[in-house]
Amino acid sequence: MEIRRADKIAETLEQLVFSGEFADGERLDEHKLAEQFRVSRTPIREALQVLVSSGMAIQIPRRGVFVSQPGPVELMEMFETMAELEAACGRYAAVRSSEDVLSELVSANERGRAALAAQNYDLYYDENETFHQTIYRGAANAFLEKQAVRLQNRLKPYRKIQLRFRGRLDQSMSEHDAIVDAIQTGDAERAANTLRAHVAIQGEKFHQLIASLKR
Amino acid sequence: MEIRRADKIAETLEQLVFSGEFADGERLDEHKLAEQFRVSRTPIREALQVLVSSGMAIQIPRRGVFVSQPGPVELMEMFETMAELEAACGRYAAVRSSEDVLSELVSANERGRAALAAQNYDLYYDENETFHQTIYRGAANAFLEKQAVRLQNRLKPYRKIQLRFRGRLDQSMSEHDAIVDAIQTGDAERAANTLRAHVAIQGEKFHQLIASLKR
DNA sequence: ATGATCAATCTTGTATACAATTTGATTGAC
DNA sequence: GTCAATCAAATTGTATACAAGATTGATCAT
Repeated sequence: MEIRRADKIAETLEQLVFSGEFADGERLDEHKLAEQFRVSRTPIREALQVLVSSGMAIQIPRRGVFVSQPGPVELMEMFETMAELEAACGRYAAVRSSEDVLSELVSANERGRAALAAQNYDLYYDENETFHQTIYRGAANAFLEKQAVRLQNRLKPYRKIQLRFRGRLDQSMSEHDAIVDAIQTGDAERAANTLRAHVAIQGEKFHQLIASLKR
Repeated sequence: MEIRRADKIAETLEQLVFSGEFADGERLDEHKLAEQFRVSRTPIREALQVLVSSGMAIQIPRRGVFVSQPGPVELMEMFETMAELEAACGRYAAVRSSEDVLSELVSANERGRAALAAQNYDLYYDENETFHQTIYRGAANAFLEKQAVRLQNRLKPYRKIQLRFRGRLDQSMSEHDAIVDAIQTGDAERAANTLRAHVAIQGEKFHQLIASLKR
């Protein structure tokens, strides 16, 4: 399935917003963007609509669309919501996971451990993502999985930051072990609770970081 | 804030899709819709994109957009996800609800009871919606609240059906009482569990209905 | 008769032209 | 000097024209 141009533009714009190329509140000028991308305003407008519907920008009628970077409060809310979604996935994964999912979960966790031992933090980050997505899949609920992946992607740029905390990586690893154990033994409540705490702590670390920067 | 034309078109199209005006898989013809609405293809295309991004239609490049009514499986998945979102809201609402929210929650519940006593089922339905939205608000997490409201709206047409089950209304009412009690006493776990069960049973009732129709 | 190939037609995607609304400044009155 | 009104420039929203790709049907060969 070929990807159309407007979609690629939307993708690129998302990257630019994520990478902080555009300041919060900045207006995304249709003319300028059209020039930059060497296309007409039409595909630009379509791309902007994608940003708006994904919540990365807001549109004011007859005024334009403005980038809407989440502030500290909204970010905490998003992490909290992510924690609940993950808890839900974990709850179902503990009961419904197939053998395939279970083995992939264990193997992703081990790959993460290896990456950590090799001090390959980028790789650990990737394996971490796989680990969590495997749990989403284990929930055997395609709709829930989709929501979880969507929010996970949205939080991706911010999740990377908190991993830099000293000792966080080892802690994260041991939390993963507890999660795997809960899911393997089919303990839905424990899986939900450990996952919720595991994600919530990321939000808290992030909050600490923000607070420390403000001083 | 004035509502632009394209937005109204999107709204109308949503209604038409919800009301089953368009069959599942049917192509939404830009030319025909443009004629019907007496506008050009441009605003129609924008409206269609809204439908696509909200998941009510899927777009195949160079082929068009097709309405995508959720099947029984996807509906069950959506109800299950809704149950988890509500459980999360309840968990936080039990701990964070302000006095305002608490009194509104009690009053919405009582209004529902009165509507039920008066056999005004449409009113009960509305109060029921208010009741749940009050819980979302009580969670004091605007992002989570937004997700919950969005999915609630998406499921609205299907939730109405299961209320027709004999005895379901009284059962629903007593479940509400238990939920209010849990939130008032600040019992987060019980609030989460009762809410999850309360919503999950709706999905099960719906499933029963589907199954009975297939026989 | 059947299958493939090619052209005609239809449909989406993009560009451009036009309309309508907002914004900002300039000018005039008080 | 300040405030209001009006007009011009800029910007979004819509219409239309054009381009590119897909579908369909017919024709031709086997």
